[in-house]
Amino acid sequence: MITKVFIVDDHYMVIEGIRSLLQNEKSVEWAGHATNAASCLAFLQQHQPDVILMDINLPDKSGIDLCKEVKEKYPSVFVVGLSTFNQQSFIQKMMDSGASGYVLKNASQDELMEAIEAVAKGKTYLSDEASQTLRRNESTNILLTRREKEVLELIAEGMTNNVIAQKLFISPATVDTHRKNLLAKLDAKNTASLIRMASQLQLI
Amino acid sequence: MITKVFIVDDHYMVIEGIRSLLQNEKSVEWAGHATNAASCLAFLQQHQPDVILMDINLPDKSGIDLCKEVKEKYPSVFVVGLSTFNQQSFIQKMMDSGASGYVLKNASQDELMEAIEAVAKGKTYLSDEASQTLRRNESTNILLTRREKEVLELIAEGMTNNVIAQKLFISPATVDTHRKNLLAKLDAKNTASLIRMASQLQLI
DNA sequence: AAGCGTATCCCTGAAAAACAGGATATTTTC
DNA sequence: GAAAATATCCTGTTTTTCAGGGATACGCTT
Repeated sequence: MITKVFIVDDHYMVIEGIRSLLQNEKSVEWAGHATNAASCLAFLQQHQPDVILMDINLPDKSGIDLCKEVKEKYPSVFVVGLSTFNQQSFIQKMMDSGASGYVLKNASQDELMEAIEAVAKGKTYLSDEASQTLRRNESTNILLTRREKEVLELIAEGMTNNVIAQKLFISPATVDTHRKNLLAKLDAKNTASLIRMASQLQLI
Repeated sequence: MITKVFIVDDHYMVIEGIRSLLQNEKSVEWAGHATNAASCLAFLQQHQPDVILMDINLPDKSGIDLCKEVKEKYPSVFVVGLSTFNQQSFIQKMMDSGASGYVLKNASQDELMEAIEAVAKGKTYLSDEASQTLRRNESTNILLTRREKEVLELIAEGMTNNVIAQKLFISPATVDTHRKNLLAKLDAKNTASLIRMASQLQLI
């Protein structure tokens, strides 16, 4: 069985790289490529590949949104997320949007083929790094409660406890407690280091 | 004249892509590739290419540091920065570290060749996007003075004005003034939004 | 249903930072 | 050498943060 593979990525070098990696594979047929979401959707109206390798960052639309749209319109097409970053939030969102797999751009030929073959059969495939980050974040993500996240966002936007309190219909003292807990959970000494940590952990 | 090109990038797909883009070019010879800074330096001890295409993000060392080191030891080797991001601070730092050019990974074959040919002759080459960002940031980069950046860093690390004052051997009042100016320059209301803005602007 | 843990809520008082509104050296830049 | 930018230092008032308490509500397990 030959798997038709289509690729969406705004980097020519990556498209060329993947084409070159796949050209010797007999089980794979190169269906084409697109450098943005619009031309990907246009292509899909005419042809339907088996697997789409999809970058997270596209010029006109995020890969996450594109993935959702593709899976809605063409549920039989399997999507593999593709990105440079090993960032949990992206991986999570991509999988939530219906992707069947996720590989990083430093993947080897073998890994790429493994991913394509797996998802073509309807399985899911996560690269080792990706599944690690996903697991790592399952544990670190329990960190903040819903309320704490809300408060954190508003603090980051420069609001004072009083303003936040008004916004959330709670007492300023309560906001302060959440703040205190945030400081403890993120191991921060004060607001400055709190926001910095939150920023580094991609919480805001 | 044939230009020997070496590439350092931790993404196989990109290496393959560039190899594929360059393989038909008669004026270019493929000198080899490395996926990290260490093996790049090891290679340079044996052979010296004319041009190195260098990713900004490497696993063991930043491309910026590697670029500095390469230019110190082998001043005749020209470096072209390579990255996905169109981010001013990186471009700026790369050029400051002795790079002769900068192209984005969505560059076309023509653009890549143009860059290689230009830097091989000792000229500098910046992709349109890169030079735009550089110009854009020349205006926004005047923002912070050296001292202000120092103070900003220390604030982000969670230090209080008094501690910062001790560290920099200045009065707490002076730290406060810098802080005030930072708030004004970054258009922030308070410490929280200051750190968040700084984080978004990649200043910390 | 009782018990446990966690989330959410509230208070007070001391410490720290923000803010307003100054002034004076010391570099850069033209 | 003059102007502009940078870095330095005050004072005092207002606002926010932070440490150390405690209380209720909710969900989950036994």
